[in-house]
Amino acid sequence: MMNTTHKIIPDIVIGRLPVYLRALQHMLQEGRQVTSSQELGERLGISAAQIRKDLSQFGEFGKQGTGYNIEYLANQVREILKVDRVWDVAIVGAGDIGSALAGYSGFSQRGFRIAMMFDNNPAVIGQAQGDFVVRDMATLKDAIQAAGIKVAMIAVPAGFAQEVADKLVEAGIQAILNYAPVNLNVPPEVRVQHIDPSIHLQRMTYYLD
Amino acid sequence: MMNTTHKIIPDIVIGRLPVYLRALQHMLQEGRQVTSSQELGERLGISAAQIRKDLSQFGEFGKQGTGYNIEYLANQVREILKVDRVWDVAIVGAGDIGSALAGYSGFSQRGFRIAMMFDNNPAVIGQAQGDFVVRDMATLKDAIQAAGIKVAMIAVPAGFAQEVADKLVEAGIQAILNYAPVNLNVPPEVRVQHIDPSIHLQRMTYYLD
DNA sequence: AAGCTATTGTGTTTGATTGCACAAATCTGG
DNA sequence: CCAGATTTGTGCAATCAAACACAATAGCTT
Repeated sequence: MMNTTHKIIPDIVIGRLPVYLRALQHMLQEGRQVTSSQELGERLGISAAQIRKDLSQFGEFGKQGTGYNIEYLANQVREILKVDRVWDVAIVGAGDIGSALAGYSGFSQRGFRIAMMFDNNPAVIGQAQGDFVVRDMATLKDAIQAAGIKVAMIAVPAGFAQEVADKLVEAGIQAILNYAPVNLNVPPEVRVQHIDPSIHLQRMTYYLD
Repeated sequence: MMNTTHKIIPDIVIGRLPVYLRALQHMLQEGRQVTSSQELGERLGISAAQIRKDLSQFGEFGKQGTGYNIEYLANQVREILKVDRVWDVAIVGAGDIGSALAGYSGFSQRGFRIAMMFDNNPAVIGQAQGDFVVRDMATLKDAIQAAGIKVAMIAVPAGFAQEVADKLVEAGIQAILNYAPVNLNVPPEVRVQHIDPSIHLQRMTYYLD
C-alpha cells in the first residue's frame, strides 16, 4: 500500500507507532512469535481498538482469529517509519548530555548511528568522545553536507540552542531533537522534538497532592 | 479560583502549561514585563486562541487591550502546576544518564531538587556524585519514605526498569520520569512520563525523504 | 473626552480522535 | 468437519479539541 502522501496520516498516529515498535521488539526478544491488539494494548495502556485503527491506516497486517506475526508487523512498522535503514545523526554539544548520548549504545537497534559530534569549546575539540573525535563547530556545515546527514541532536546550553539550530538548518538538517530547555524557531519543513525533563516533571506535579 | 477537582481539566491542557511557563520565565529574563496571547503563540507555534482558552480554564489572568503581566502570570501558572514549591526528587541509576541528571543545574529554577541517588552496583555505592553520595538500592524504600519524596527518575538499563518502578511505587512515589526504553506498568494513581530519544527520532523520520 | 487600536475571555462552530460493535475470517478440539 | 472461541478491520456514533469570531474593555493619541 503506497504511501506517497496519498493519505494524510494524523501526526498523533505517527507518534504512537514508535511505541508500538518498541513493544514489538521487546516481545521478539522474549521469543514471542504472535500477539494481538488486545495484548499489545494491555502492555501499553492503550485500547485494542485504537491500535487496530492506527495500523489499519497503513494496510492489513494481522490475521483474524490469530492476531499479528510480531516479526512481520515490526518490519512493516519499521518500513512505515523509515527506520528500516540507518540514519546518521550529528550531536552538537559535548557536555554531560552530549557525552551520554554519544556513549549510548541503544541507538543502533533503533535505526540510528551517531556519526559526528561538534562543540565550540577549544578545550574539548579534538578530544576523543566514544568512537569519534569532537569537531569544531566552525566545520559543522561542511561536514554535515558532505556526509548528507539529515538528523541532529542539540545538547548545548539554552542560550546557544537557537543559533545552533539556525546553523543546522543552514546545513540541511531536517529533523532536530532538542535537549536545550528553550523553544526553537525553525522553518516549517524542519521537524523538531523537545526533551526537557523539567517540562515532563511539571506535567506530573499538577496531579500530586 | 479553587481547583479542588471542581472542574476536570484535560490533560492535554496541563501538558501545555509547562511550555507556557518556560517561555514566560524566558521573557522575564529578557527583562520583559507584559506579553499577549498573540506574542506567546508566535514564539511557541501555538494559536493565540488556544493559549487564551487554556488559561481561561483556571481563571482570568489578563487585561483587555494590554495582555498579561508576565511575572504575575508565571506565578499563577506555577501555582496551578504546584511548582510554586520545591519538590525533592530521587534518581535511581548512577550511570551516564543518572550522572548527567544529577549534575544538571537547571532543575532548581523549575521547582525541583535532586535529593538522593541510588544504584545497586557496589563499585559506585558510596561514591560522591555531584553534591551527594550514591546510596544502595537496598535502602531505597526507607530513605524515600523517611524523606517523604514523591517524585523519582529512573535511569537504569531497560531490563531493570520495571523492578525499580515496582520498588518506587512500594516506597510511595507518585510521579516517575522514566529514561529506560521500556513501558512501565504501575498502578493508575502513579503518573509516568517517558523520555526515549529513539522514540522521538523515529517520530520524525517518518516525514523525511 | 472621543475615537482608534489592541487584546482578552468565551459562546459557537468546525474538525479530529476515540470508542463501540459487529460481520468476516481463522483457528482449535473433539 | 462442525461448534465454539478469537481476533481482525471498519462503519458509525460519541467525545474531545481547536479554531473562529465578536462583545467587552483598556489604553493611547490627539
